[in-house]
Amino acid sequence: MDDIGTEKVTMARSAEAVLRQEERAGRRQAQIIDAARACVRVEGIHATSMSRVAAEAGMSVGHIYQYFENKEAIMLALCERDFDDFMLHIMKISDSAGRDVDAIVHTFSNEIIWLLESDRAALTLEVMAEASRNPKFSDLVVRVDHRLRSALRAIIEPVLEGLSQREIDMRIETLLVMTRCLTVHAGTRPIGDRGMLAAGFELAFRGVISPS
Amino acid sequence: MDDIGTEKVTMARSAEAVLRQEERAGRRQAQIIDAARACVRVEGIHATSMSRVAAEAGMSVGHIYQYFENKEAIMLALCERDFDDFMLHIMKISDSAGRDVDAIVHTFSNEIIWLLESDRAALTLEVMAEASRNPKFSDLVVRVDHRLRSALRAIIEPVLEGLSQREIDMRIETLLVMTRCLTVHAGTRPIGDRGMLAAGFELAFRGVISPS
Amino acid sequence: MDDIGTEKVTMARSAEAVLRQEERAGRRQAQIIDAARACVRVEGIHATSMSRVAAEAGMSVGHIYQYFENKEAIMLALCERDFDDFMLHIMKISDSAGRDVDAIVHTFSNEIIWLLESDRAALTLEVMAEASRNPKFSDLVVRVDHRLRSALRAIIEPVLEGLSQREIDMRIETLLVMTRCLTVHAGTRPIGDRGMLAAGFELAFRGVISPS
Amino acid sequence: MDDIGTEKVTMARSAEAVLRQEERAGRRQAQIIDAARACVRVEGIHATSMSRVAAEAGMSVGHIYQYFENKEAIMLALCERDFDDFMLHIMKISDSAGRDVDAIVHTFSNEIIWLLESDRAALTLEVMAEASRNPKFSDLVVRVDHRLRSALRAIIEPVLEGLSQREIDMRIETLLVMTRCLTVHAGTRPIGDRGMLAAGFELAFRGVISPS
DNA sequence: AATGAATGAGCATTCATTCAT
DNA sequence: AATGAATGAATGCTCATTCAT
Repeated sequence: MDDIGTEKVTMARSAEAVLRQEERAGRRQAQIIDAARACVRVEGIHATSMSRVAAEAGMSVGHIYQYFENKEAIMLALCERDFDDFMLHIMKISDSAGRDVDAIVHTFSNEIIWLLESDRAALTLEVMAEASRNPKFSDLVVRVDHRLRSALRAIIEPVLEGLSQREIDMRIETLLVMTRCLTVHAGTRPIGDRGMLAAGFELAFRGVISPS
Repeated sequence: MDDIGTEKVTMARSAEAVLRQEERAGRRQAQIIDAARACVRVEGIHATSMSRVAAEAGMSVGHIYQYFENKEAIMLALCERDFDDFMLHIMKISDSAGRDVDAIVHTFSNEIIWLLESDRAALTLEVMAEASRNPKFSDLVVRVDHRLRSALRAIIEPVLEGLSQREIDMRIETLLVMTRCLTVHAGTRPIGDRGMLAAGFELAFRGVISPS
Repeated sequence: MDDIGTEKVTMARSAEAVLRQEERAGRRQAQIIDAARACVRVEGIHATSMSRVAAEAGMSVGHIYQYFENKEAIMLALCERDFDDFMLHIMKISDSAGRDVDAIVHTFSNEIIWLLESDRAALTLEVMAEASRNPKFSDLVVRVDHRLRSALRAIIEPVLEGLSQREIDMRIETLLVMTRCLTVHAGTRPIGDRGMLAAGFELAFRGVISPS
Repeated sequence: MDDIGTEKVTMARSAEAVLRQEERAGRRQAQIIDAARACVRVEGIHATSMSRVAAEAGMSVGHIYQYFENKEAIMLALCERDFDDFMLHIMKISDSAGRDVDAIVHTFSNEIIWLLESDRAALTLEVMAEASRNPKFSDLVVRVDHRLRSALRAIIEPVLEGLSQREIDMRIETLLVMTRCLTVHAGTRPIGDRGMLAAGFELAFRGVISPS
């Protein structure tokens, strides 16, 4: 009994400790990812050095290796977080899009445009380039594509009821490419006139989504 | 007279020699650019090392530096050549597009799709990523954007006669982004079904180009 | 109280740590400079390669770059240290020279001669050659010239009381050149007979220092 | 007979040809040495590249190698020519120095000073540094030392008649060092006031040459 | 005689990663 | 938990020298 009691206490304490430790580790990881993002934004993935990340994060190089196995692991985690962020936005659009074509097209084209803070865009571009070579990154992209497809399907299926599965897939694929493309475009140059682009893409989206 | 004659012969010979030498230099440069492209395709701009380019080109490292000042200079030349290629294709589309909306949309969406051999696409992606940081590359992109805009204007202006300049610009900008982005998209992953994408983009293009 | 106490201890410990670390860094730098000197002695500044310095110092190449920004920085530090050494000797002479012409001349010519271990001399020569092209090195030389002039002035001014400032300056300049020159001479060849040179320079120095 | 005659003619012609060719070779060599000197003056021996020398000489790299085995050979030839030049000046001084101490001292100190165009001086410095490492260069220096000693002996022996051989040697050695070193000094920095240095060295020379 | 294309070893420097403390 | 000293392979680039033309 005594033993068991003691053990319980110990276990409880250590469970708490584990929790606290995990939380701290989580904070450290976030700190590292933030630093890495800042670096990548300015210099790109390849030119970002571990020592620069360490300096930016206010930690030592060695310490970083206690939370990430690799530079690559940091970059993958960075992508993952950014993609989650991205999907969050998309889901919000999906929720508020409405059910008639006009509303969907309008919401979609406007929201998508405002997604393009050039910060995220520059990163996405970098990641896509990496993904075209590195299977770990391309897996990530495939995964996010999958999620994005589901979201797009949820948005447009209601207004395309009569169409065949294949026709719907075609439209989803097109929207997927267009969405991704906007992000990449924003990464390359400062977009002069967001409104103009929004208007233009509204035309394109309407062309794709219209049931006719 | 004799002297002049001799001189003529000498000059002719040296002019010929200069020509031959320039041709050889041109061939060497092409050889280097080809090797560089092969490397960049596989490993990206940053991971491509001069020694690897040299090996691929079957030349020595030092020799390469007789034709290009820099690794950067090689990469810029590589881009330039690819962009020229790209514009050649676009001009061909422009020539054969026709003058009614349906013909234009059809030609455009089909030709654009077949433009996306993943070779070029992977490179474009790489270049865009570089352009987001390196002004020399971004200049190149700006220049090609400019040319592309002109070509697009030539294609769509005939069918959009009643619209304001601003509305035409908006459409051009949208087509520009879509064109560029298709290329980038192709770079990221093997495109499963080109026909599907072509059909989807036909819808989108029609939305953008339709005069209504 | 407890906290303050703990903090005190912590601070003390870290202060100690900083000190120890600085001391270690200092030792590493000295080690690198020593290795560099050995190399420069044998092969000259230009022919000395970082990998050779690293090998001589028993460290890795990369490690050296944690203590010096540059090969140039190492060489400058090497000079600085040698110049300091040189000035130390000069100051000792200045202290013990005495106040009558004979004593000064004797001390000076004898001490100067023994200054010429061909080690330092070879280095000085190398540095002078570098200084004739590289402003960073020439700054160093200018600085040491300045200090040397002051020391020489302190030595000879007492016995040249009646002379104009310009005449004193002239003598200082002459002694400066002769001092530097001896060093350079020693660098070029093994000096056969130090005593002979000492005697010869005693005559020259007497000519320069005599008040008449 | 015929044969002999023919041979004579042939020989005569070929002797002439050989002469012409040698003369041309000599001009080429001078051209190369001039180019090399211009380069060394600006960048030093090590930083001078064969291609820069070739460009300066207006010839091709390969062509240079028909006249000199080596970069080193060029540099040695360059030294040799400069030393000959230097000795020419010294001999002139020796001729015009006169036979009493005052005249000798005056001529010597003044002429020596004007020897110091910083052009030659910078080169000498470079050579001395090289000589401290490379036996081929140090041989050159030893040889010129020897010649300089003879010249100095010729100048000062007349006024030092009563002294022992050893005392004369001592004075010669001292003058030798002083002469060489002035050159080196001039190489390091622009000499502000030549007159001042001349006056100072007159004192020193008088100290060394005075028979007492 | 003259060219300059071609070589490849060598250089200074950087950087992801490890490990003793 | 945290540090940063230490490694050494890899990089872009240069240059003396050779050789086919």
